[in-house]
Amino acid sequence: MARTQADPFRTPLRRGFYDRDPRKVSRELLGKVLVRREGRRLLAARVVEVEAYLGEDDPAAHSAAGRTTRNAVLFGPPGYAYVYFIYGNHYCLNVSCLPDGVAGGILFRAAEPMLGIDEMARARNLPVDGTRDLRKLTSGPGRLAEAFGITRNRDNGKDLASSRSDLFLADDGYRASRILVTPRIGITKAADRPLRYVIAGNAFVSGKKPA
DNA sequence: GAGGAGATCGTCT
DNA sequence: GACGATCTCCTCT
Repeated sequence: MARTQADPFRTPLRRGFYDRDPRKVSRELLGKVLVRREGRRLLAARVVEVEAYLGEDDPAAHSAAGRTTRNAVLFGPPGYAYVYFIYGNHYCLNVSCLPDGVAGGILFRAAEPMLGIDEMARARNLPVDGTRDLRKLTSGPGRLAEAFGITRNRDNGKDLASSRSDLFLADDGYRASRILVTPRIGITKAADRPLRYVIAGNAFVSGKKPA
């Protein structure tokens, strides 16, 4: 069936998309578009790197020690934003997965800027001109959150599956050609589990560029 | 270009 | 009171 893509940045992925195992959702999130829409302003970036966090049996997950006020969103219904503050400096964006009562989520680690690049640069306190390195905008979870103006106060608990939300994921028809699965980054517990998903060869994946 | 350490604060023990 | 799902800057090569 032919579907019009007149405004692919307007329709959020539905809640059922997130109501599955985070490993499966992670694979399918690659290539989707993270959208921030506030009035006439539009920010959009293609997701190129995520990590799955499984729940109470995943020692690296915030939900490992059980439900607290901080991580409550991870235990709630699927499709909600879990934003946490880390290292005294940075926010990180996650989306909850699995049904209400079951913990699980996905960390957004990197994206490829598409729309609103000047605004992202301003949010990151980087120079707004033609010579900047776009990788510095959104390659890394802290950078991505800053570029999109994501904070705990503003976005934690936000419904990413609502058409009234100013923050959501959208599908513009893009499909990742090849997906790479690697161990997660920056953790010490369960550091060997292959739960990091990246679009192979994409320049905006965080960390060092592969040879 | 690579490697190391500091910044900085909310959350949990 | 310790630590963390990070980033940036500084030093050394």
